[in-house]
Amino acid sequence: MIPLIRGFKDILPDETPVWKAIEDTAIAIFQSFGFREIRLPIVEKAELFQRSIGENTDIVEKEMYTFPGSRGEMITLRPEATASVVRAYIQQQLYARDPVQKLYTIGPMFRRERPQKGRYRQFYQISAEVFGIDAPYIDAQLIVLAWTLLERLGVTGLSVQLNSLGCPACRPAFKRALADMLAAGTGGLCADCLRRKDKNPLRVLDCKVPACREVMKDAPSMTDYLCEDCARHFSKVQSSLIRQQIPFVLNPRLVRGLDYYTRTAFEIQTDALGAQNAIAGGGRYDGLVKALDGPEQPAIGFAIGLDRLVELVSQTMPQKPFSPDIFIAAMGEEIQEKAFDWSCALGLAGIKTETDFSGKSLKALMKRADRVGAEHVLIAGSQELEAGVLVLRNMNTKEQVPVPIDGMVNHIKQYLKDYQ
RNA sequence: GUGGGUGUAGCUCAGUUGGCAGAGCACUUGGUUGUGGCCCAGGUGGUCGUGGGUUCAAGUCCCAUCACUCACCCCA
Repeated sequence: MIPLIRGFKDILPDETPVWKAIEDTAIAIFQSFGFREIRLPIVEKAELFQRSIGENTDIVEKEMYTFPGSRGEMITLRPEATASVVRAYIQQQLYARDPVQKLYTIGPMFRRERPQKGRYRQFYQISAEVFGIDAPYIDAQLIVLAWTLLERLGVTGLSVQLNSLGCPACRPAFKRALADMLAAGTGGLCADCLRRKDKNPLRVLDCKVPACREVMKDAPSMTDYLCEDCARHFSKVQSSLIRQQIPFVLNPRLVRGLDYYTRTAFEIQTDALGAQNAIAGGGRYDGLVKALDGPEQPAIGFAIGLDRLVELVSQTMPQKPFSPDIFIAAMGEEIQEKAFDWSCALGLAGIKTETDFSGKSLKALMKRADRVGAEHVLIAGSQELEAGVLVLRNMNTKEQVPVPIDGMVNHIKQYLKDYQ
């Protein structure tokens, strides 16, 4: 046997209905909020991610699947969707039609991390991006949208973490203050943080090691350093969320792992999934379109971790087993050909039909019909064939009615209609 | 990349101080000549993750290795 690759997984027929239900719910909500779908390639030039996500991020440094293409250019399996959506916005000149674009996309992402609960090397995201709107209301609306989706799916135990990361005007001052503080005293920091403090000092803020939290207890908070515009923006996001009754907590330690974020950053966390508790996350990235050689347009987006969401929803959503309306039990070799014709006719008529072509004993066929959860069994043996009338058995009531072979599909259609 | 846990039938798992590889479920046949679930009786199914080692004898002890899994890290 050739097994699948580490960190990858099969999504089996018993699980796909939950995926489908989540996707359908998400799509309905996106449409209500004016979003349209965009479908993008799974591979892009490595450079796209290096420039957007940032060279010094874990994703780009060690988690991307990158390989040379036929012309020697480096190609990467996308680790996230935003870069591709921004690329398409620029390359297809969507902004020329209308700078305001509200887009969503669903698909697999790839990161070469060590697999664990809620973390796979191929994982799925639903992501939404809005271009051309800098008003704080759209920030709040995205959070409302994500929250509504989770609520409609019946997910509980969630919290919205909210922070503002400032902008190029005010973030440098904060970074300086943080660097000064770290330079003054680094005693007690873990090895990781000692390494991080120079390269990416913001990351020290969200370290989980208790000693580091203690050291960082009195660290400066970005929200204290926001410039006037950023502060006003952030406050408007909060008041909007309050009006919409979205519960959130301000988390000055919420830092995004991708370099492009500005201003609003948020994450929706669950308490039911172990260590991988982020179910959705995103934020504003006003500088990215310009940085990727596009026009100066603000943007904001978020992504939902579908695998994690599926796990949450599976815990509560009742699983309806797949069961046929009609099970054709055809006894003996010579009737199989008839059974085939009938199964085609019923299937074409839109009746969920299962047929057993094994020619086994009626007992064995009935047993199988029961196992697959058939509502009705169409019994066909030499007697029925001779009489030109089949027997339709209701598996719940055990009632059996005759069904003439002539005009059988209509008879069954009518019967099923009356039955419901 | 680092650490912990687990690998025995399709599934869930027993397996004693080293001594014939098991149970339940599932599958299959029959009890019931052409009627499912429940019950009863039988049957199929194993490279005990893999490779070495110790031993008269290894699922069991030792070494290595692989896989899965949880956690660190990171993130959705």
